[in-house]
Amino acid sequence: MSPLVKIRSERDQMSAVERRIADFILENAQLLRDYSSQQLANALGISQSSVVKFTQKLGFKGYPDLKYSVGEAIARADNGDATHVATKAAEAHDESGVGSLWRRKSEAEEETRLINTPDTLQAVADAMATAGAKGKVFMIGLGDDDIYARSFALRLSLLGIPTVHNFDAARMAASVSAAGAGDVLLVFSEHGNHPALCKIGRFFRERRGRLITVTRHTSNPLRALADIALLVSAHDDRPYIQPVLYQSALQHLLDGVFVQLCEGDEQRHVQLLSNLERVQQMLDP
Amino acid sequence: MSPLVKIRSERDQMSAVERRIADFILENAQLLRDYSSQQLANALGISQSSVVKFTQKLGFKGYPDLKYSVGEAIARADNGDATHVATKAAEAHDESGVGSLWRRKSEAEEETRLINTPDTLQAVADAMATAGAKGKVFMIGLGDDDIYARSFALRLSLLGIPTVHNFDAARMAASVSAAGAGDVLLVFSEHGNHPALCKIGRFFRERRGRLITVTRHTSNPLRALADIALLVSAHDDRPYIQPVLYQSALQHLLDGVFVQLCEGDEQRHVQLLSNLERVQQMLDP
DNA sequence: AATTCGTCTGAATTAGATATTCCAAGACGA
DNA sequence: TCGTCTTGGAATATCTAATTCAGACGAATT
Repeated sequence: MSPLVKIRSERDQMSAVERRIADFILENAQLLRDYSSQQLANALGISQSSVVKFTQKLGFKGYPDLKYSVGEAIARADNGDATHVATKAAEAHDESGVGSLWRRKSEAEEETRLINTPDTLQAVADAMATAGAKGKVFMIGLGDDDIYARSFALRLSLLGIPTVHNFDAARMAASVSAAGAGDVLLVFSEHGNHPALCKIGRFFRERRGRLITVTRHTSNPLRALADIALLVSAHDDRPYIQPVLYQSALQHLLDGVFVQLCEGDEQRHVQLLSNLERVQQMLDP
Repeated sequence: MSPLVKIRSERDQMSAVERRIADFILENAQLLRDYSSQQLANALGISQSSVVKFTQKLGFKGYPDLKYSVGEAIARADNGDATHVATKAAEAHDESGVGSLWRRKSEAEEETRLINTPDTLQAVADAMATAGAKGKVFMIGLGDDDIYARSFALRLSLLGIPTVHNFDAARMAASVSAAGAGDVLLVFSEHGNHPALCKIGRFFRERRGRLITVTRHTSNPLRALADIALLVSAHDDRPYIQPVLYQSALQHLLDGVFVQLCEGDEQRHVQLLSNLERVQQMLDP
């Protein structure tokens, strides 16, 4: 039972001094944290030993025991709205727009998480894994997208999946020209309407490769071509925030695929770990 | 901030004895309630004074203060679990560790947000802005870090800040060789111990440039050189998660600086907006 | 009315916990 | 190699909590 409830319930059968202690605690529970038994006694003009006896009578081991119990009770009580620590902290900081950024990022990431079902992530991860075993993964993105394509490509490489990343359409075209069944092409394009990329995508599909697109959550020509389409959702009026959100959400999505890839299948998991170990060995000495 | 998060985030730059204390507390937080500083010391085979010093180093008034804070945190957490069954269930439903990833990411990002004060972000943003007016921003990162250096460099360029980004130390050395007062060098190095980067940093400072480092939250030679040090905190046992968290936290940090840069100063804000508009005009038609 | 008993309280004491000081050993740079 | 700095522990000082003991008060009994 909460210590405060206990105190209240016993209050009526207490002596005068005890009742004063009880009342003080009930009214100033949050102050208790900084009071020693002596200070509390002083504040009430009574002796320290009375305070200790009070706590023992109530069934606590001693004064600190009561103190900690009350502290916990308060913590539990005012927890009501502290749902997500991150959100809370972000809101508290909320000065100069930076605080709001964290919230907007969370929102964008969450939206993105919701519009891509776990099944989709799993399907993408499986496609990568298959390509890792029987073929190659090609990856391309232009502009800002190239960075995330590259980052993701590096991660796949670390897992032992043969990955080809190109910065521009011309090189990609060359790389893809000989692709075939068992290969995967991952195209990053925020708006999904870059003609060169669409063309490469179409060609790749004709060669029986699996096409995965990563675009904004709109209907766009690139997405229409895809075997599997990953979608990113992010909105903000401010022109300089917009890309930050898009990139966060995109990164978030890729993180999800990556972990799914690492952990989705037991056998794969083991194999990937040994891969990483070999990489470490090469780098360490 | 939750005392446990705080302990976690500082753990990496603790001495051996301190780390043992940290680990014990993290693993047995609920036991703390019944431990005196002396008992805790005995349990770990260390001296009582070390325990007290540990708590003070972390910013608590003393051992009881820490103990009390941990108690509150646990109480809050317990309650959280009980009340937010829905959230819990949702996370359980997208199984196989992907659910936990989002939480781990949030934690890493939060930690990182906490160890870099708003003042630091502001200082970095100001340094960039000044460099944009009177000099140049140089940026370098090796390995995985290069991606984030590049991404950030692109953003700065969009804002009209002259930015030089290099993928390798040799080119950077060449770029930096003529740097001077008014210039800023931003060095990304997860472990902060790359000799070539330290050397470039030292040289750059001799040329009176401002050196900003971005490293893991440990004490490392690179960070020691810096005018301003940005810190990233991220931990996970799983070798494939670790980099994901590091990169998320890093990205998060850079986002913060970027927004601070965009919104921190009214005049700058207006100017940056018009810049963006011009960029749009060039790309649109 | 005086005595006795029980209860309550505080002063004094003791026990216990926490904080500080000081010193030795090791790490790090010059 | 020699300071210098850092770290951890022993000893100590300070503070806190718990117990003991004695006096005060009141109710019940003779």
